[in-house]
Amino acid sequence: MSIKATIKINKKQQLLDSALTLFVNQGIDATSTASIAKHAGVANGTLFHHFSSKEFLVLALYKDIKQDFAKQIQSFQFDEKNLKQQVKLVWEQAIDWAIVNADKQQFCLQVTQYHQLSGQVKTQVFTEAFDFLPKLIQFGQQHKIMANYPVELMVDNAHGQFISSSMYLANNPDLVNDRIHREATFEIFWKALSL
Amino acid sequence: MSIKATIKINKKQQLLDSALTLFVNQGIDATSTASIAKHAGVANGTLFHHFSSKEFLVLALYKDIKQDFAKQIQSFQFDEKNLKQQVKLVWEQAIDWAIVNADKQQFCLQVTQYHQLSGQVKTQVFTEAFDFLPKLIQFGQQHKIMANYPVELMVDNAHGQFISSSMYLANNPDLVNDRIHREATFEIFWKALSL
DNA sequence: GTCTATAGTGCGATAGAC
DNA sequence: GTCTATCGCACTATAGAC
Repeated sequence: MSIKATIKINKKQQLLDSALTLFVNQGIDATSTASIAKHAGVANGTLFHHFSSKEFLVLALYKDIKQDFAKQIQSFQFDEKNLKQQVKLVWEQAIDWAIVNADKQQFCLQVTQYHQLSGQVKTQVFTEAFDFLPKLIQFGQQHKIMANYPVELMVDNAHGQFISSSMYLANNPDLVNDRIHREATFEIFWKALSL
Repeated sequence: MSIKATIKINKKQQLLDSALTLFVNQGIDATSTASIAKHAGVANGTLFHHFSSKEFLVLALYKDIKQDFAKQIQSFQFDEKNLKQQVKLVWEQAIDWAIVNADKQQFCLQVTQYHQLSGQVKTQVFTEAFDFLPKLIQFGQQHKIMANYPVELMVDNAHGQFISSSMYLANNPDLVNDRIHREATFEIFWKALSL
C-alpha cells in the first residue's frame, strides 16, 4: 500500500508548489523561507536540506517552469506550406499555457526583475526554453514569409507581444474564450513579423 | 550668495536620486533605507521626514519619472494627414527618452513587479502618463489608418512593443544609432497596429 | 530526510536633541 | 529640517538530535 506516497508525494515538490503560490501572491522578496516551509507543512530546516539557499529555490522553480512551458510548445518541424497556420498553432498553445498556468507565467515575470539571480543565468534558462524561436524566424525569412528584420530584434519583439497578450487575457478573463480578442492577438503578432 | 543652495539643492531630491541609482543596481527590496540615506549624504531619520515609509518613497519616485516621461511625449494634436509620420515622431521621442534615461525606464519595469505597491495605484499612474495612447488609436481608427482591434488590446500591445524595443536597444548600445535597427523597431510596431 | 531550536544579522521606523 | 541613537522585529541559515 502506498497511501502515504499518494498523499505526500515528496516534500521537495511540496516546497516548490508552496513557493510558487506565495511568491505570486506576495512577491519573492516579501516571502520568507519560513512561511514557505509552513505552507508546505514541512519543517524550517527541511527547506535548506533540499535547496542550499533561497536563491537556489527560486532558480530551481524557474527552471522547472521553463521546462514545463517548453514541453508544451516545442517538438515542431516547420514546413513552408501554411507556415502561418503552424505559427498560429504555436501561438495558441503558448497563450493557452500562459492562461492555464497564470501563476507560473506571473512568476517568470517576477524573476525578470529579481536581482538576486544574475542576468547571465536568467538569459541562459530563457534561451534554452525559446531556442526554437530564432530557428523559426530564420526559416520563415529564407522562404520569404517572415520579414527581414534583425533576428534578435524579432525574437525580443515576439516574446514581448506574447507577454502583453497573455497579460491582457489574464486581466480580462471574460475575453479568454472570445474569438475576436483571441484571434486579434495573433493577427497583430503575425502582421508585425511577417512579410 | 547661494553657494550652499547650488551644492545641496535640497535633500529630498538627493534622496530620490540616490534611491533611483541604488534601486536599479540592487533591486528595490534589496536596497535598505539606511543605504539610500548614506548614499545621499543625509542622516537616516531625514529620509523618514520626507517620506513616511519606504513605500511612499518608491511611489514618489515612480510618479516623478512618469511625469518626466509624459512631458517629453505629450502635447500633440494629431491630424489625419501623415499620421504615420506623427506617430513615428512620438515613437522616436519615447525610445530616445528610454535610452537616455535607461535607469528610469529600468526602475519603472521594477515597479511593475513590486508587490508592496497596489496594482490600483500602479495602473492609475500608468494611465495618466499614457492617456494620449487610446485617444491616438481611436483617432487613427476613425480615419481608417489604424487597424480595428479592441482599443485596450492595442494599447497594451503598443506598450509591450515599446518595452521590448527599448530594452533591446539598451542591451545593444552599439545599435542605438544604427539606422537599420532603429527604423526596424518602428516599422514592426507600425505594421502591427496599422490597417 | 526530517525535525526543533536558535544563532546571528540587518532591517524599517521612532524618539528626542538641536 | 536635520541629526544621533536605538528599539523591536523578522529573516536566512546552521547545529545537532532522531
